[in-house]
Amino acid sequence: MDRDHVLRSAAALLTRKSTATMDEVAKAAGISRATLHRHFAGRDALVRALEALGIAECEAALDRARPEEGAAADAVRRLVREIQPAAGLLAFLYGESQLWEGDRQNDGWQRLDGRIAALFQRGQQGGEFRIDLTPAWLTEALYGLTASCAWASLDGRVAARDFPTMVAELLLGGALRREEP
Amino acid sequence: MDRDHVLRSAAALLTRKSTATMDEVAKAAGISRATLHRHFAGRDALVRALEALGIAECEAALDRARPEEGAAADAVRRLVREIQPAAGLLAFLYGESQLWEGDRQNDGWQRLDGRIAALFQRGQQGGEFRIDLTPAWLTEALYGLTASCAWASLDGRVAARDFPTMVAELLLGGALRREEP
DNA sequence: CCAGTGTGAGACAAAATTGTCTCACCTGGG
DNA sequence: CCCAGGTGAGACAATTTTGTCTCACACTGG
Repeated sequence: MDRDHVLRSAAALLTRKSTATMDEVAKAAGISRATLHRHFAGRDALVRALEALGIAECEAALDRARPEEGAAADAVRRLVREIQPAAGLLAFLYGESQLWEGDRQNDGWQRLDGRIAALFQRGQQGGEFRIDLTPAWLTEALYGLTASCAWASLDGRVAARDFPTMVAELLLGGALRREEP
Repeated sequence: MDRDHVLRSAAALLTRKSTATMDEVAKAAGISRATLHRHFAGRDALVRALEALGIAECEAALDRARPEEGAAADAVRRLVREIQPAAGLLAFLYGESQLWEGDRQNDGWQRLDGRIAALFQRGQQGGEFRIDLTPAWLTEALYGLTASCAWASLDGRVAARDFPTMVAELLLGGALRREEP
């Protein structure tokens, strides 16, 4: 059992039950609590490792989405599609306020925020996106909608296969019907 | 110190730090832990009471927003405006997965979901809202954006005074720039 | 004044979780 | 075969949080 498998199992479990104990995490990964402690010094270390994994997956998704390329709207659609596999983990981290309280928060988030905000800003400067919503808020909304859709999918309130459409189309187009051009 | 004041203090604290202990909650309300226990049998009872408060505030906001009246888009704007004072509490409850796991979840959420979804459905049937996003997803997105904006406001990433505009305009219009009519 | 009520402070035990340790096992490479 | 390393199971203490209790004190209405 390698460390990566343990992390994935923990992410899957904690997405559903964020208060799971170390014992439950170990059982979910199919290992004993002792071995779990050999991989991660404690619960805090585990959460930090999940945070690093989440950041890495987001950055990889961002790389694959090629945010500098083509129409900004299409880049957002690509980003949402690429980020879907990490949505559950992201939703867990988003709700883990522990990560945002301390003074030492991972620089990765700031780097991610910057890259995503830059994409929205590019869309605004190109006249594609409206300018009355700040890039920071659009970035926040992307996280929020992603987490919402991940949770709603878990409960079966929305279909998982519609994830990319749901998130991207709402974020880009909103609820209002658009006049035919 | 009445029960309502205790609940409001607890909501304000738990919004910022969802893992606060009963002792911290008591201190935040300016009472002792003993008195806190006299009001609420335990932490679970406190969270349930906050849940009931959140549901009540949402229903009151929905009533004030008059969702059956006028254009659906304007009704959504009114709803977002009325819901803002409860956004912090809502964000806390939204992240409290404990409430969604058990078999006995408060019927109030279902009732709320129904009323909000009905508003979106009305907008769809009136040709105002697009029909490729389900009312259930739009409802979920309303919750998600509300919680996101509440958290982002706490951290100062977005301005609290822009809350109604941020949430409502993104939800209704999306990020794309609209052609002038 | 006095009884009743509510409160704060703190002690205390119970429960849950965590962190650490030991020991037996087993498995693969030399 | 033999051994070194990793693993599972479980014991154990430490810590944290919770729930309960007692007791003294302040306040209030009669």
